[in-house]
Amino acid sequence: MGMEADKLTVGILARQSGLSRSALLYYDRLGLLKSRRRSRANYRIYSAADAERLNQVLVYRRMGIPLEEIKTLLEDAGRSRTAEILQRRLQILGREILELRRQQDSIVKMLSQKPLQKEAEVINKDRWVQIMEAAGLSDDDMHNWHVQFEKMEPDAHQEFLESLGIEPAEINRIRAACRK
Amino acid sequence: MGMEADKLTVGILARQSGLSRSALLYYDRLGLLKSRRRSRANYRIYSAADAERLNQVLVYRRMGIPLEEIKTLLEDAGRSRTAEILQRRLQILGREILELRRQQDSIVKMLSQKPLQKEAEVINKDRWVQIMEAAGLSDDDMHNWHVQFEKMEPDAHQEFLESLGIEPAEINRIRAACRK
DNA sequence: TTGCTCCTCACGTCACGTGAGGTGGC
DNA sequence: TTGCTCCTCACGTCACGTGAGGTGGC
Repeated sequence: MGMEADKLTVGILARQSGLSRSALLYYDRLGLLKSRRRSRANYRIYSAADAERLNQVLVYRRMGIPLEEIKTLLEDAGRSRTAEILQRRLQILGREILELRRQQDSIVKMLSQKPLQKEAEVINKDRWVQIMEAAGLSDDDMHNWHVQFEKMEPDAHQEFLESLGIEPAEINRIRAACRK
Repeated sequence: MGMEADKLTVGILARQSGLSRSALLYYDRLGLLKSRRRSRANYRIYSAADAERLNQVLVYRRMGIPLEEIKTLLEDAGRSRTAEILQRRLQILGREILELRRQQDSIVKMLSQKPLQKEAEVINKDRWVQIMEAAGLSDDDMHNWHVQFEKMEPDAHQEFLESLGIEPAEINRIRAACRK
């Protein structure tokens, strides 16, 4: 009886894997990770093999692959469909990142164009850089964004830079750097 | 009676806006875009003002802002909370893009390491470039990826390049370019 | 007896898509 | 009468989170 104390129950496995209990219960219902044994009290008891399978699940989960496809992957002993599924996910990721970039761009454009506060809480250069950095845009991203802005709407770009209170001389430098 | 023929019904507005009927019905239920009038047959009749409001909705939707927040935004006549909401979305986008990049990376690493096909269907350089391009990775992205790979696991990078059937001399050139 | 973990439903999430079953309009 | 558009439920999606109500284990 004391022998069951070190068995893998949901809670233990959850802590070990970093997943939630409810996630593991869900995987059980899906058939992605079944616990074959139960204790006398009807507790789920996972085996070492189950824990190993869970590690595989986690690998694919970190790639953002849907649970149903992970099932396929784990059954695909011959690896005949593995590369295909990974490549498909890679394509979807490409499209999703593109879409999110477009969304970033729309927001940055709106933030840069309107004096959004009635109170005219002036956004200066430092504040602007701070916002962009908080959004995870690297220096490279910011440069690219200036280049795009300059190419698409040079006048708005000029106005935007003025609105940040940047000196005319520096504005000219920035815009020139965008065009070369 | 013929006068009602040119009124904006759901179907018409759907076609004009590029949304689906069911999306518009959903917005109605949410209170995001209500049609105030109904025809004798209980059809929804949208006004020009409604159509204008829908345009605003679409602007924010393209930023990926949740519908409930779009409601707030459209009620925020004083623009007091607008900048705040946009900046928050920008931060979330930054995190989401980072996460998707991590997912890309995991997949690329797995595709590059294992000979995934038992059949040894050799993946050569052209095929590899093709996969990466299909995934939306630009030349810059691919260069960055090589640099990271070289820095983190130089031996695996060497093996990977060999597995693509690239000449030793070119491999050396590629790896050198990554380190400088 | 007290806590802690476990169990099984069942409903909620977000932005719709998809029928089912039925009624006006031209 | 035939099609087309419209109407209102109501259920499904994806990966869980969150109770509710109840039972073992130490």
